[in-house]
Amino acid sequence: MRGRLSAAEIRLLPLRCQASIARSQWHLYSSASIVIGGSDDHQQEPPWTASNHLFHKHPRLLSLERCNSLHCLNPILAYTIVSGLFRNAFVASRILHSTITIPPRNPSITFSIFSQISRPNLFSWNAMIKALASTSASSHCAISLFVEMRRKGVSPDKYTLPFLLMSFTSIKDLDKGRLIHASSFVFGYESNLFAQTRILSMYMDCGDPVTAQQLFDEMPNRDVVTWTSVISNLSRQGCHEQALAVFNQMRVDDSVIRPNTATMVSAMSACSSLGSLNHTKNLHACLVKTGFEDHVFARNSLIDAYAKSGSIACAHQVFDRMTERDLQSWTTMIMGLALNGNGQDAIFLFSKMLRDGLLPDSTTFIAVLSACSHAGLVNEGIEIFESMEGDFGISPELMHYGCMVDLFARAGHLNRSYEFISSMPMEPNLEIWGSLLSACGVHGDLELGELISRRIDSSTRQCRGGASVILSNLYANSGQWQDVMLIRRGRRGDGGKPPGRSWIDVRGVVEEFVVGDRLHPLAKKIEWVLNGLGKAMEGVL
DNA sequence: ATAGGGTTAG
Repeated sequence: MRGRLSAAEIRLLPLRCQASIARSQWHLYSSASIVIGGSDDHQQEPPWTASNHLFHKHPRLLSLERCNSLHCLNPILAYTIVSGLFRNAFVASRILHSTITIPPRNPSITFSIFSQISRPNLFSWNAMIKALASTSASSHCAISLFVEMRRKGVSPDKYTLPFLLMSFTSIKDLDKGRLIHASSFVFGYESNLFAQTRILSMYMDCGDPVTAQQLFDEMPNRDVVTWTSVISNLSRQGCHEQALAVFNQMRVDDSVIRPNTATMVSAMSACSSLGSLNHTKNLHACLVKTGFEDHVFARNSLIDAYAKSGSIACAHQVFDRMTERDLQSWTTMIMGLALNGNGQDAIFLFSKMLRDGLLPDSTTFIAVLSACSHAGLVNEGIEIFESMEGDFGISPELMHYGCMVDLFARAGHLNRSYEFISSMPMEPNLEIWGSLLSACGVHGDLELGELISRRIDSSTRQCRGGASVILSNLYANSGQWQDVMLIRRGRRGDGGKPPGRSWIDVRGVVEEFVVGDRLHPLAKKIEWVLNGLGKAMEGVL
């Protein structure tokens, strides 16, 4: 071996090589000293020459969770494989667990370790089930693994069923969920708080809020996690107001249980979807009172909530006062500026972020590109899009291509946008076609609009949801009412697109409207004002 | 000895 490799170079080697190099260059891995001694001072002896008993005697020292990337984990992993230590169920289980907690969370890594353990213990099974369940692509495998575990005669403990239930966030199968709920009685974990909380979430994930509510009401004890998971679940189901109501109920009913950062983040997430400035301000006050004001996660949600409530100045203030910011803080702020139409500021912030030495990720680029598209900054957008792969090594995904299509289309370069779709390396989705289609409507290009709708028809058989609404509006604009009727009739029967909703926060009361709604007590007055506004706008144009 | 709930994505 010539010279010394850097840690980054070692990382690229196969695991087996990494281990042998790591033996001679162990000092490169600061995490190694965490593993054995918990101190950062350099030891005379490479840590792995310490005999196995260290792993057994001081299992807590295997605090792999303190590594923050696979880079730290890899040499340790490599060493345990080469030395055969991973065959020890305890060591392997710790490593299994760390592959779930350390990004990039990849269940196939977890599984390859799991399959090499000679006698998996309960911890190994649990860790494996959790890894499968929490990744949507593999969540259905979690149930098979559970069945396998039972066949091997291993009894589940109070963690197994809740882990298994985590898979229902994506599989959403109420019948199977009920079955597992029933088996919690068989195994005697039905009154375990953790199990109950997870069962509750399962019912919400599977679209049975009534049973979930019933379970919640009947629970003798609830802890912060129970409350938090109800709040976040409600918000995920789109019931943001209800989520905030539960948050307030928690503060009244269970004043012993104080919200923590996770609770605050969930509540603020609900708040940002609601876009209510009043609620955001209340939560901000609450954040100050509870002393979580400096928490990065919480601040990021607060920035988002202010931005989505239209108060970009407050969002910026929260951002500016942060002493420590992570990538999400920048991304959220850029996104907020983009949403509020400050494209120029968003790009400026992006370049500031780069100057600060932060590396953008794929989501950051979605934020920046959508800023360009909303502000009509075509050239900047192209430049940034090209820099993704060239300067940052991030290959654009469907969403990024979608931003570019939108960028061209909004700016009126309809043909260029169409050509861009044709040159994409992947199949466009309905949303992408939809953004071009609606631009055709805005710029009055009926010909291209029909061409696109034919392509949508051929790929999805029938025009569904939002796309058909856009197309029918396009026909309506050019006075082709027969075509409008044709599309509307086609939409009947299959349920079509759920009706559009909008809401507004007036002095703390959220007023909600559905398309064509005449039920609001002030409907007449609202319509009168609306007509007046329409006339005023016509005058301006 | 040990595992739950949380942010950004037109």
